[in-house]
Amino acid sequence: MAAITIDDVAARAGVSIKTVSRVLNREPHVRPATRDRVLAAVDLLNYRPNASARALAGSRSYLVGLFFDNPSPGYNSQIEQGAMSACRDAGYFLLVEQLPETGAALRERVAALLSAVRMDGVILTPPLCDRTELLDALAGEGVPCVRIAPTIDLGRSPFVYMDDRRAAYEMTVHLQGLGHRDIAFITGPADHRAAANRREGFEQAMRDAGLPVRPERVRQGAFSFLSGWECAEQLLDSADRPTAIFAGNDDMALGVMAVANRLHIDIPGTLSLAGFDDSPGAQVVWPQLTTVRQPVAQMAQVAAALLTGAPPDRDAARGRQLDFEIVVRQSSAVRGG
Amino acid sequence: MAAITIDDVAARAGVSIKTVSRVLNREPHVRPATRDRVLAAVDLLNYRPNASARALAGSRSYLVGLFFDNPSPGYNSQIEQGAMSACRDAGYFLLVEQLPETGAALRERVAALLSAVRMDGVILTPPLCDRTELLDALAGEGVPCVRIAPTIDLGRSPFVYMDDRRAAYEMTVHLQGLGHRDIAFITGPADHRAAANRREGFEQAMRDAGLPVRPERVRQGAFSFLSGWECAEQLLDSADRPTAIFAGNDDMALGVMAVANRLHIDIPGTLSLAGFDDSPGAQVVWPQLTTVRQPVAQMAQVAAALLTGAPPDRDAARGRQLDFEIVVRQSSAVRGG
DNA sequence: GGTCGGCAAGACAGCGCTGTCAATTGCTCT
DNA sequence: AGAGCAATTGACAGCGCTGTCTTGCCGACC
Repeated sequence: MAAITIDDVAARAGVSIKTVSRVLNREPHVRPATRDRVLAAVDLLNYRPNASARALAGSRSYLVGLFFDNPSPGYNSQIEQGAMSACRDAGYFLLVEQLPETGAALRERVAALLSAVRMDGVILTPPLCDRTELLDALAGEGVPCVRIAPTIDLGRSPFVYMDDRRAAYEMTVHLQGLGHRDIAFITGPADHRAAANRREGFEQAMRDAGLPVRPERVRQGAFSFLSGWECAEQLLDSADRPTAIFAGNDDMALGVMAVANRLHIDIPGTLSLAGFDDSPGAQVVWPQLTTVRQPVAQMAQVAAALLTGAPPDRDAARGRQLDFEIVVRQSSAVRGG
Repeated sequence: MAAITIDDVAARAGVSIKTVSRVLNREPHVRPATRDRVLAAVDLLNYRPNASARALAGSRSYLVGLFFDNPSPGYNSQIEQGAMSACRDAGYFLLVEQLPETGAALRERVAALLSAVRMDGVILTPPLCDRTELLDALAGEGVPCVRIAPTIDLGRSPFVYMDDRRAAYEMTVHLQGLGHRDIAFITGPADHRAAANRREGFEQAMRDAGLPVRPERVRQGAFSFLSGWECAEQLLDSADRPTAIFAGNDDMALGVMAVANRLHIDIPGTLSLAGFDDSPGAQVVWPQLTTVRQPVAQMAQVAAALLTGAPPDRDAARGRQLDFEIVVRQSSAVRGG
């Protein structure tokens, strides 16, 4: 209860508080023997420096902000997990904030926020990472940020991303490998860069395999269950059906699955299905969904590490690319199998 | 950039910094005219007090901790949303921490955490809210907490909860109202208090309606998709089937749905199905799941409000009960309809 | 042997705010 | 009009730590 302060440690170790401070902050000019003595005292007293005092006196706050404005619980949750784990390792703390505002209101809120609590850096998740006014506000306050999967102004800040294009390419190859030649694709919102990348990956893979991409086989969805449902009705409600459908995200894939069930189209017997994201829903349906797992948590982890200055290789390129994973479950199988 | 301090405001308003402080903290003994002048200066300069300095000098830190150790993204996400909204309204900030530890390690981590950043209160979500060692550690540090849906030691702290028993009762009544008399129930883990409450509510409703609760109609699940699947196979794989199944949570209900699909049992034509939680998955299947919506976000909001001292009625009982909602979707319908 | 250079460690002054206590003001009451 | 009292306001000392500057010390070098 009676909080231990740096003075207690200094007294115990027989040094000045400044020396304790130096040890704690890994500053140079401390003899190894002295350092050991201090560390022993710290351990003995179980001392933890007070974050508020540090923030007030010094230039660091040991706080990392995580800003989001994304209704997807699964995504946010993974991001948080990753960011938190990196913060913990670096002795930092995670402050989360939802920023539903846009435009001037956003700028204001961010300014207010940052003047109240100084942050050593913030992590921006989609779609915030592409909000120019936010980037401006952050830059104006001099707060560094790392963006996750940004799509514009890539030069403005370090960022972490996954190669949607290549992932979609490989998923398409997976379906082709199962014998599918007539594969339909349901794409996401037109203004969504990642959606476009996925579609490009799909089309490239088809071309590379010498397969045609029939226009009626590419449907425009909206990344929602319902839009997947609607596209599926168009794709499946005739005798001329594709043997496989690759949906641009899992929600839409689940919409396809619902329609297939209603029409008694067997998955994966008659129709193979693949999604993208490995959302929580992908495993609570039957058959479980073949999908692309994004390294979401890992991206956040890297982002946080970049901010806390404990990155594995700090001098890597500004854009850090992480690997996806093709998760093959029961919804895709050999054609006609 | 050149941060504005309380001195700037004081100078602008022509008062001492202490008076500004008083206004900001809503302390008494400030003449309305003075208060207005100060507030005008605050507005003009767009001043926000520095949280670190406040925390260091005063007894409050304006930080609320949200501790969790729950793999359910949907739940956490809602909790966070609710807690954040209440914090924002009260001028507080939300610090999230995952505490995977148990026993002594938990105690230690919490102590370390709290000695580094003082928190004005913490919100404990299930299952952490029932970890005695955590409650002890918090009490030892003198940090108040509010628990969400705790099941033990109800007197130890204020808490917020929902009446699982009554919710299950009403869902059962809903199914009965559709004409179902042979209803099966899939319960959750035996040591899970909420699961037991739900089961009790179901059984009570059956008794009150004069309907038998046949032992083979109550199956032991584990709150997972797979366990729902297994229970459903036992319940549905014979001619003597219930006309409705009420699963103790949505994941299990989805397992039931998967089996029904496989067996070509029409939902809701032949079998009505109800879940509990209104998890994200409940809406990305077809038919969409009839379920019980827990006021998760609202519970967190109330919890945070309790902590930040801005509760609607602070002197209400220690346990604040919030209302659930029966969400009727397509998976339940009139028997034989 | 004296002086310089550099490492190690300490003294000291705040960071921006709140708590305490003292000083001032503005009223009421007689 | 003056005393008496509460309502206002301000002066000042830290909260626990880090940044800057200073001091002490040892070996190297000429």
